[in-house]
Amino acid sequence: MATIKDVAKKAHVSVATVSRVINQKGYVNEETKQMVLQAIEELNYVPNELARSLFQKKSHIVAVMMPHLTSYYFSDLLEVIEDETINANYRLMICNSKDDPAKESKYLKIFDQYNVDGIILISNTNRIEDYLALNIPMIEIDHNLSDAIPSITSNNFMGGKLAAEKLVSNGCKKIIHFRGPSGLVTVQDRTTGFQSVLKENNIKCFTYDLAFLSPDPKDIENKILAHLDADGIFCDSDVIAILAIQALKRAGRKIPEDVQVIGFDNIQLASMFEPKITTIEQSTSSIGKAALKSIMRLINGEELDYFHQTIDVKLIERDTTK
Amino acid sequence: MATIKDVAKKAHVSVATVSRVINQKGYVNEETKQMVLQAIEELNYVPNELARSLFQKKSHIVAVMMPHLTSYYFSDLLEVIEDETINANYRLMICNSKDDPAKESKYLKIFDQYNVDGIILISNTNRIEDYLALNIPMIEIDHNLSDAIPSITSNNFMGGKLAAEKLVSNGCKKIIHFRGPSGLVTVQDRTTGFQSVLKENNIKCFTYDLAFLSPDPKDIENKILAHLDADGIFCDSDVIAILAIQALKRAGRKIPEDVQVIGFDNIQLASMFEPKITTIEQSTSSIGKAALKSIMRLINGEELDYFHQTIDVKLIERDTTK
DNA sequence: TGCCTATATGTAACAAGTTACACATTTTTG
DNA sequence: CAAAAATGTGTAACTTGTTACATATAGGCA
Repeated sequence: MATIKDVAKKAHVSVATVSRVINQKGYVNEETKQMVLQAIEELNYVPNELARSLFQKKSHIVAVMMPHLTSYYFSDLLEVIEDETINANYRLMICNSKDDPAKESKYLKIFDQYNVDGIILISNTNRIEDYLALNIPMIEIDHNLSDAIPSITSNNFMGGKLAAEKLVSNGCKKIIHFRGPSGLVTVQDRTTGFQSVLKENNIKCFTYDLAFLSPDPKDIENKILAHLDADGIFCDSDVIAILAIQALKRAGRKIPEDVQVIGFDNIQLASMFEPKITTIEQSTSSIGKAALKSIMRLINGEELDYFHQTIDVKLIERDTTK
Repeated sequence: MATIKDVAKKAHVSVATVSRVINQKGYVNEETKQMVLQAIEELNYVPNELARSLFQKKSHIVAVMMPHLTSYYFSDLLEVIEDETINANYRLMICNSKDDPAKESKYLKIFDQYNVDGIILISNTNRIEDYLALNIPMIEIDHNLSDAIPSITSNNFMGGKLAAEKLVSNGCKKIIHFRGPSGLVTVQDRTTGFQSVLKENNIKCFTYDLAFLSPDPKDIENKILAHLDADGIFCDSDVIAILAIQALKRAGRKIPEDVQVIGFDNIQLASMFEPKITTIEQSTSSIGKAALKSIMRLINGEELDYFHQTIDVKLIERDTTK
C-alpha cells in the first residue's frame, strides 16, 4: 500500500507538501498541487487514518452503546445514527451491551484504547461514573443517568397524555396500561402523562410492567382475561399492542367497538397488521439526527442549544380506536 | 492520558520492558513484572490501540457491510455478529450500504484507511472487483458474487424443498410462491428447491417477486384475489406471510382449512402472530458464528474447512399448515 | 576454565502521518 | 526602495507503541 512518502517521491516534493495538499492547509502552489494530486491518483493513495488519528488524538470514530439491536425501535434508530454518522464524516463503532455490565465495561476500555471521539449512550447502567471518567463527549438517548450528560428523548409525557386524551374522549371508562419496565425514565414519563389525564377524569386504570424485548404473551392474555370488561388499553410498544389485540380477539372482544387499543413507537408493522394499530409515533429519525448534531457540537467544543432535548411525538389514528 | 512512557518512568524501567509485560513476550523478571503491573494499575494505563495498529498494520477491526439494518433477519444476524466479534477480541465497524453504490464505495475507502482486518460482506454490489482490490480477508453471507470469496448461506434449496414437500403432502394442488427479488441467489435457490418438488408432483404454481424490505401489501392482496382458489402459499419471508394471511382473512379464506401458508426466517413475530406461522427457520446464530469463525481463520492465515458453507434450515410447524 | 545458552533489559529505528520552524522567494505597502 | 507581509517548500520532531539488536549477567556443560 502506498504511503505519503511514495506520493512525495513520485511528485518530487516533500511529505509536508503532500500533507498540505491532502488537508488543504497552508500554502501550496497550484502547479505543485496538481502534480501531487496526480501522484495520489496514480498510486491509488489513501491516507492511513490510524497514523493521522494517532497524531491528532482524534479517531473520527463515534461509538453507540445500545442495550440490544433486535427490536424495531432500536434498529430503526441505529439505521439513522449510522447514516448521520457517515454523513458527518465519522465512522460508527457499534456496541451491544445486552444489558451485561461485563460486556459494557469491556467496551469502555475499547473507547479509551481507540480514542473514540464521541459516545451515544443508550444504557441503564448503574456505573455511569465509569463513563464520566472517560472524559469523552457523550450524549444520552432515552435516559438521564447523570446531570453532566446532555440527553435526547421523545416527549414521553406528551405521548402518555395524547393516548389518555384519545381514550377518554372516546368514552373509555376502564383502562389497562401495559407499560415497559418501570425503572426506565421513558416509561415513568409516559405513565405520569397518561395518569395525569386519567386522574383529572376520574378513570380507573390497571398498570402492568412488561419487558420490552420479549414481552410474555401468556402474561398479557391473563391480565386481559382478568379485566375482560376493560374498554381501553394503552401499550408501551406496538409489539405489546399486537399481543394484546390477539388476546382480545381470542376472548371475543371486538376492536374498536368493545375495546380500543393504542400502541407506542409506530413500527412498520403497526400499519401492516390487521386491524391497523393506532399508536404514538416516536420519530427515530429526529432523535437520531438530533443525537448526531449534538455529539458533533460537543466534539467540536461548541455549545448545545438544549442540554436536555425533547422530541415531539404524534398520535397516529388507525383502526384500533374509534 | 497515561502513555507507556509514563508507566516506564514510574516503574523505573524502559518502555521495551513495559511492552514486554503487556504483551507477555520475551524475558521479564518476575519482580520487574510486578512493578510494571503496579504502575499500570496506579496510572490506569490502557495501551493506545491506534499506535499498536499502526505499527502492526492490523487494526483489530472487523467490518460488516449490510444492505439495511431494519429487518428482523438482518438485525438478528447483526446481533450475533457483534457478539462473536467482541468475543474474538475484535471490534465491529458497521456499514449500512442501503443498496447505495456511492455509500458503499465511501466505506471501501474507509476499510483501506483503517487497515480493517476482515470484512463480512452482505451485498449485491456489481463492483465486486473493488472489494477484491482491497486485498482484505473477506467472506460473503447470502451471496456468491465471486469465486474468490468464501461464502456462508442457509441451505435455501433445502428450505424451498421442505416447504414444497409439506404443502404437497398436505394435499395442496394450486400454489402461490411470493418470493423475494429474483436477482438474489438465495431466492433463486429457494425457487429451484421449491419447484423441483412441485414439478415431480405436477402441481401448478404462480410465482411473484416482491421486495424484502417493504413488500407492497396491495400487490400481495391483488395477487391473492387473482388466485382465490389457491390452497397453498409459500412466502420468502415471515413479513410477507403476515401480509398474505391478512389478505386471505379479508377475502374470507380459512387458514389452514382452505389455504395453507408457509413463511421463511422464523422471526420472533412468527410465533406471536395469530395464527402462529409455519415457517422455514434460518439460524442466524449459526450463520453469524460460522461467519466469525471463517473470517478469523482467514485473518490468521489459516485454511477454511469449507469454501462455500451451507447451514441447514428447519421446518417449524405451527398453525398455518394442517 | 572457557564457551554456550538462557535470562534480562535498554537503545533506537520504525509504523504513517502532521506540523512547527527555518528559510527562500515574491508581492505589497508606506 | 526598504521593510513587512504573503507565498511556497523542506527538515525534523512528534504522536504511541513494537521490536530488532546490542549488551550484560548467570548458569550449565565439556
